[in-house]
Amino acid sequence: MGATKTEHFTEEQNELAILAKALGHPARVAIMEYLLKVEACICGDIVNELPLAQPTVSQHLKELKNAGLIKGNIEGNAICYCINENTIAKFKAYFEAISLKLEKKKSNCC
Amino acid sequence: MGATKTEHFTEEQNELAILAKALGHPARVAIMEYLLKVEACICGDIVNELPLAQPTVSQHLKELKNAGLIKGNIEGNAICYCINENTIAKFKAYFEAISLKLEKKKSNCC
DNA sequence: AAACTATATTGTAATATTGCAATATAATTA
DNA sequence: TAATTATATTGCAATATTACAATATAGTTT
Repeated sequence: MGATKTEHFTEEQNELAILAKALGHPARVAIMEYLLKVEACICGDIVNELPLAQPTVSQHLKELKNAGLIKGNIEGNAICYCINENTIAKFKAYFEAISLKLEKKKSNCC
Repeated sequence: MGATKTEHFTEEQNELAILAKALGHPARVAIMEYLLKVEACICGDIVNELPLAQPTVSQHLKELKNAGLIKGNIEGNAICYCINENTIAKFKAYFEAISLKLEKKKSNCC
């Protein structure tokens, strides 16, 4: 044991968990915020921005990309990463839906 | 090496990462959705709902609680868990802010 | 109080993540 | 084409997470 029992949960639950997990590291939050801040979708200076070595950043970028939080475009020598708006929209919709349900409920006892 | 370099990131980045990480497991997503679905904030039948053993569920509940996603109230013999609306609101606000910034930007190249 | 019920904690094995040095790959420039 | 630049991959050590059996804790009922 030790591996997540993915097969016991719904596809939606696994999908959201994958997204959330990808955001579940401060370096990856920092990457997202940097991509958001920077004007054009600039590429490799993410490495300079972060307090981590290049291979580590590369790995974090890969995880964000695998989860669908960012997209990457090869641009000559460099690679241009930027935020995947669709995924942000998904996240946003999810929490808005929860908020709405919570408001309707109002039976919170804790 | 192997431990997250928390001290190199901002408090906000770490905070969001902790929240996201807590949601980054399908069992914990399932728990949140169950707490949302159920009428009163019912307690220990979470264990019956999930395909995991009681200690495992207890551990997941603890993580959700530590992150601030749920609250727990002792109620005689049982414990009553329910969703922490404040944290959901935080999440929601975060993604709404990102969405807004993305819309203003519209310079996505990927 | 003894038995029961509900939940938490401990200990431990299996697996996953984090971080980086070293190295590989691939486009670019000299 | 050799050197340079930008990024990815590999390999590995340190650490964290996941899952659960066994056990502990604490309230409840008999």
